[in-house]
Amino acid sequence: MSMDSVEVPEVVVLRLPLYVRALSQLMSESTDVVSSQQLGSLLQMTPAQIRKDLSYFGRFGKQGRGYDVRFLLQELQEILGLDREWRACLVGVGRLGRAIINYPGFYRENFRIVAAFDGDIAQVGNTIGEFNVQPMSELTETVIDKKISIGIVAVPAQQAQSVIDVLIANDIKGILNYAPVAAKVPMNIVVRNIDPVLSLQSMTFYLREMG
Amino acid sequence: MSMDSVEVPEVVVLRLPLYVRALSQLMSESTDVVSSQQLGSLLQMTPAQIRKDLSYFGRFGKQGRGYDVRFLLQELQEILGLDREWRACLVGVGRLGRAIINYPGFYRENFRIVAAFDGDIAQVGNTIGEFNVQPMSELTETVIDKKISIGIVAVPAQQAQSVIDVLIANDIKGILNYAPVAAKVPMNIVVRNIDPVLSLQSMTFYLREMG
DNA sequence: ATGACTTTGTGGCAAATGGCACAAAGTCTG
DNA sequence: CAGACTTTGTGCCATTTGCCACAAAGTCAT
Repeated sequence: MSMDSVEVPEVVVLRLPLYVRALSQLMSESTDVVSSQQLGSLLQMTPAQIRKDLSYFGRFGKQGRGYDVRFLLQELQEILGLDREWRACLVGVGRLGRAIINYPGFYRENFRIVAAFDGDIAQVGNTIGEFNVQPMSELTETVIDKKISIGIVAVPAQQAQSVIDVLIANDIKGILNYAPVAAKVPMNIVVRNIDPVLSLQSMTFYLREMG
Repeated sequence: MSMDSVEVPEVVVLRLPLYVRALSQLMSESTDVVSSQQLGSLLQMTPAQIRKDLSYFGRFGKQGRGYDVRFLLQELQEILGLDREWRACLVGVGRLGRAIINYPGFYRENFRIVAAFDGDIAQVGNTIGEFNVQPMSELTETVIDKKISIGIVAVPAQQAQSVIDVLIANDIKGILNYAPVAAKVPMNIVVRNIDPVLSLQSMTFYLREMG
């Protein structure tokens, strides 16, 4: 009965949001049909790859015409679970944490940060944006009350793993990790790392020669 | 004469900074030898992959013993070009840009932001951190004077491509792109994208079912 | 010194990934 | 409505990536 007789490769899932973004842009430009060719040149990838990726989930296009932008966008949003609101909590309200709270990009895409925690008692009670900083001891209750499913980790490297362990113990299923550590998590937990320094450090390998 | 008779795969280069980070940590803990086994469990990857990756660049280990932490760290830093300082300019001093300037992680790893630009005249002249915000018209001169080789893009999506074009026209070779767009660049330019929203949007695919 | 361990570096296979190229299906022009 | 185009979905192959498994080389305890 399962629709996915073949497991969808993770790389494909990682690319789907790119398609969503491009399609959103096309929508806002009132384009109503797009070919894999056009999409490919927009996203700098081959048309074949786009078609292959989409074919894991269904047949969304029309030969000789392309894809209906509104329809494909809706389908992909549904596939990715973007047709609903997702609630996250932030742990760590240092410089980085504050920047994350104030970043409007999450809200715009239906990701809501609904609580902020910090292990440092000195931070607890401070007001940041619209919320009070809560102590870690209130995490369990808040995660349940506010139906939080994602944890955003913005603490120093040294504390990251223990924070992650606490989040997982409280049934958090997805972690957006800004700390420069390789998180150790059980297989059913989804981790995404954000680390600009790593990005730069691999970039310089190619810049070395070029001056 | 070229040492790299076989081209090093990009995936391998992307992993090297992980090794650098783990080794730095081991150094700070006064560990002087580490096996691929230990490194693997630290980084959540197989020992074989680590050994294979390193073997692209030389034979750094000793059978029956492992790798000398200090030596391997130095070698990898040299390979990645991390044994020197890299200078970058920031374009876009909105909320995100300010957060980037104030982020201490770059400085700590020898990446120096030495200039800040903004296309919005209203921003020009403002003081952020230690520098004045400069108009885009001063970019050419500043990039040369301050020997800048990396551009950090933190402008809204709509302006990103034109900013990137300007950077490239001024001989910038690496771009750290925080804007939510797929940059179009010539092959010899290295781009790294930072986009937490994309990360979350691929995460939710896996969270959908789990509540 | 011997023998039991440990660990590297790598040949080679297995799995994953990318994309060519083509039939099938639709569009468009005159 | 015919014929020239356009575009999808996918079978298939080439390439890339990951890792097993093993010989070679070193360590360590006694």
